[in-house]
Amino acid sequence: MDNRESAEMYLETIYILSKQSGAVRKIDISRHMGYAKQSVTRGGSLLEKRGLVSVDGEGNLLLTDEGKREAKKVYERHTVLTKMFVKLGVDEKTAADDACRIEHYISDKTFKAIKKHMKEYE
Amino acid sequence: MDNRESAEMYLETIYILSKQSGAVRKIDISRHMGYAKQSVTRGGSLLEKRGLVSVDGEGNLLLTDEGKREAKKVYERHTVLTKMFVKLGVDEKTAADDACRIEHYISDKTFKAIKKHMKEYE
DNA sequence: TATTATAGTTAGCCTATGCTAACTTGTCAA
DNA sequence: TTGACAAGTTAGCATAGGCTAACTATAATA
Repeated sequence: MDNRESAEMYLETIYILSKQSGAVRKIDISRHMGYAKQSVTRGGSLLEKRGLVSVDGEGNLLLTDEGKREAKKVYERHTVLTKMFVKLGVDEKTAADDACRIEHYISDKTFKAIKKHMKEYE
Repeated sequence: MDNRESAEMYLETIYILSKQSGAVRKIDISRHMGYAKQSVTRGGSLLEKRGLVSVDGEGNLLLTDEGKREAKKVYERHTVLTKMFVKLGVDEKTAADDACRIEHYISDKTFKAIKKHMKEYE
């Protein structure tokens, strides 16, 4: 959880699942990410320790304000990058896969520039 | 050396240094990458094991054909991505830094699309 | 009630890849 | 010849973050 990628993928997944269903159990995350549930136990508690996630009475994971801010940020990168790649002629699936890897490594500055550029095309 | 990033950074560094000076010693790589020389000893031998690098009589690292192909591929991504970000209004340094992180994670398909797009602007 | 399935936890393994410590070699200057 | 520095190596530590094994607890079913 030091490296951005793993934590951000957890946050993004929790964000997406919670939009679909409200409460997010660890087992749902585990299925969605293709990880063993034990990995999610650890992942979740590391996010909790960092104040990005909290656990409710039923054991569901909830994004804290900070966690949600992070998650939204990653998710936005995901959607904007995907759109950009599609606009360049890449198929949806490949575009989304690439976006999903790259979204963690783009600086705010560069992302801002990409976003501005994409807005001009809408 | 499993993850693409580390191996690709070594290859790219060797490629760049060898364009400048021909023979590339491990200590040069270590300085260029900011790694301890011991790390380069291991990194180099892992690349050797994978057939991407060979060692000459003086201990210099040489890219094999396959290693050079890989290195050029990464280097091209680096330059094209940097150009793209600069074109979008990002400063040189940030653009290069971002390119350097992202270059390892872009699929061939997506990179091809980016490259084509950039060519149309030249 | 007894059984089974599901969700979750704890403990500990494994790999990649950085690091430091401590050593060997070879070269060059005093 | 000796001493010192530079390049490399070997050995082993640390961390992140997957994994499996084995356990508990609860709920649903026979």
